[in-house]
Amino acid sequence: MKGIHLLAKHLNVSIGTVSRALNGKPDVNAETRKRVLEAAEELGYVPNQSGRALRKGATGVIGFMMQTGSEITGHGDTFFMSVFDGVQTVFARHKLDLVALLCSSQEDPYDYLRRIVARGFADGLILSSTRRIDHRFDFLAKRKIPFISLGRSLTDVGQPWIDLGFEGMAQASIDRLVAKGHRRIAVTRPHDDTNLGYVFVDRCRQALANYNLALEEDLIFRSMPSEAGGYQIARAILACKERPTAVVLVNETIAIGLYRGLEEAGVKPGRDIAVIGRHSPHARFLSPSLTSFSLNLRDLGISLAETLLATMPLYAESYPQGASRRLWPLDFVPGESDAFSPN
Amino acid sequence: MKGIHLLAKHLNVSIGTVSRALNGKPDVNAETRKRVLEAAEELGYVPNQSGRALRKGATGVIGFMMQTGSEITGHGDTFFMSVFDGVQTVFARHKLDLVALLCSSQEDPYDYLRRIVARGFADGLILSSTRRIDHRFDFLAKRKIPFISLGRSLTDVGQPWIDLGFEGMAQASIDRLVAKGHRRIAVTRPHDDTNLGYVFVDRCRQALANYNLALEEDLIFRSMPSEAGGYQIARAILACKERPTAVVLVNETIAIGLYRGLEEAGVKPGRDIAVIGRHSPHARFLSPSLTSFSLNLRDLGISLAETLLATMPLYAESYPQGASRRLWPLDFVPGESDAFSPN
DNA sequence: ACTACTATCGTAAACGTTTACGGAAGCCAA
DNA sequence: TTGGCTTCCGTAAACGTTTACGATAGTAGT
Repeated sequence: MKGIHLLAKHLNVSIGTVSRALNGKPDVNAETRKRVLEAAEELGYVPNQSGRALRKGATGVIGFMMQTGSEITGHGDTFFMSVFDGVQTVFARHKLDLVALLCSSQEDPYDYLRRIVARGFADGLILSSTRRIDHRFDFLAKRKIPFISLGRSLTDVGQPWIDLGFEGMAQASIDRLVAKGHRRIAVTRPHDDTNLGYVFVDRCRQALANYNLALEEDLIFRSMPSEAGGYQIARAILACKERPTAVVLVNETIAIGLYRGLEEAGVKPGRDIAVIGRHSPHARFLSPSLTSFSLNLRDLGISLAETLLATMPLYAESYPQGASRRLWPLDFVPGESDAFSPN
Repeated sequence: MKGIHLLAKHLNVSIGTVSRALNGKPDVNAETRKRVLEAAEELGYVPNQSGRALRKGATGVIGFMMQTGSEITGHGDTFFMSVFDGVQTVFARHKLDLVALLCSSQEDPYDYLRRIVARGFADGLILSSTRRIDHRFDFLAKRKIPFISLGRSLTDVGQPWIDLGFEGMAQASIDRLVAKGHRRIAVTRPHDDTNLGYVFVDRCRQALANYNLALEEDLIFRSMPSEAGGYQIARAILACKERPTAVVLVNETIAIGLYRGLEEAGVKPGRDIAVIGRHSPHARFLSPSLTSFSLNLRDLGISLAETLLATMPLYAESYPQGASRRLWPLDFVPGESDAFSPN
């Protein structure tokens, strides 16, 4: 005799009553419920997840899908840790558990997702590292699995998303640099087809066009989102016939490598070239400190969770239907790295 | 009609046969098995995880427990991602799925673990961020849940572990610095009671004692494992009456803040003070590059997974019983930051 | 005293698998 | 023909819950 049966026998009531008491159903005597709760605590009883999931058809688990391997996402070291923390605080209120679903770098993300979904592992999903064209969206929509993505995609199936506001960052960076007299501005982007690269570069181009400036193709630099990638970009910038006077970095981690590459050639950020980038824990500790755009990752996680829950019938009532698709604001953090002006 | 029943009807066989065919049981005709496998593929059938887990008493999931919040572990996203990647490759061979169990910074890790275990979520666990005294060990041992820890603890219940070889790092760092003539060497450690801090400092002390040198208490610096922590250490070092000529960092991330703090005061690493630390993706891109100790995280993950599986009856046969407790080697990566010699 | 209603609880079915068990059919030897 | 052995497959129980349904007793209204 195990689980709920044990508890029921211990209390001399039926398993049905125990279950109802534990699940907060109305038709159970207050006194009985108290006894059940106390006994459960005392005996350390926790409902078996498999049995419960099998019966309810829901697991109480939300999966955050991400890819393993070191240099994939292009987010800095503590990015996901912080987002998770926010997501957790919301889910905890609903007795939902967050787990990270780790797609190996050896496996296709789409195949991985299919497996996870078919297994009935999670009730809802959070997707990250969204591609420009992302078939995971179609798949989930067809299966009617609730999900939200951190990042947009061209593949639009009407799902909610929260995207980092790269448009605003691109616009503000260009505006600021042009105001300082910069005309030749280098722009970086990830090497792969993550959607943010397209968004960012497009908006930079557009912002420059406002000043009747063109974004030249050979000033768009692709790289791995890593320190090594930043270093390569530095070398490429230094090799330009006509060197740009400013660089805008879309990625968090490449700043360190970029600094190193430039300094090796005696080109000092903030003195010989202006640099603006994404914020990260180390941005302000670089020397000179990186002028950057930061975001509140914990709040982002909270919003991600709430927006997802709003789409799930069971939990929707708790959350007012707000904007289910929005750009997450990036706050401007002045630094020393953009002090250089070509004038 | 759903799941295996649907498939069985489609094939005109019983659900028992389908199940046996799918699970590779011997007593099923080769031809029948082929038909079942093909139909499963065609209809996209995947066994429901809850039903299977309920019946088998095993979930096919291994959990990697970690704590969310940005400045807790001292390891960053990329650290764990790399480890995960190794773990995954092993588990994939056994059709096991790895998920990261995310303990919120709001919740006590021990409570969280209890919940996870009671729910029957995972068949085995990998623990990280081990404390000097860690009650999770007792708990899992009592429940006979297979687990392995990334990091030791004083709490020893005979479980396997793999620990980063901080002893070796401490020894080599001290040896190297003393050989260069350093006598006043500062040592850093995490602010909290993670076990590695004790191990590291103790070995540093011991290594110094070999040279009849004492590790002075006010040269041991505690900090958060973050850039800001590194900055604080720099300030503290600069405030010393008699400034140390070298610093040894046990943490990955603090180097950036330390560099900044020192440079702000005109103290240049490698020229005015020697620095040795742990390797990280940005270590070699600091300027001057950080002399450090690196480890192969993917192989570490592989070893972690194999050692865990060796303790699990179902999988043990595949893995020779090797050393179930060992120090993972740290490779020396020379850099420029320790060029300074006080002589 | 009869009905109607409520509050509380027990019973049993259902969720989707796996697997022990037994049965049917085929084959071979005596 | 009989018995035993093998190969294959169907049946049904079991895993631990949740929940629809019905049963009981008490309470109040007429």
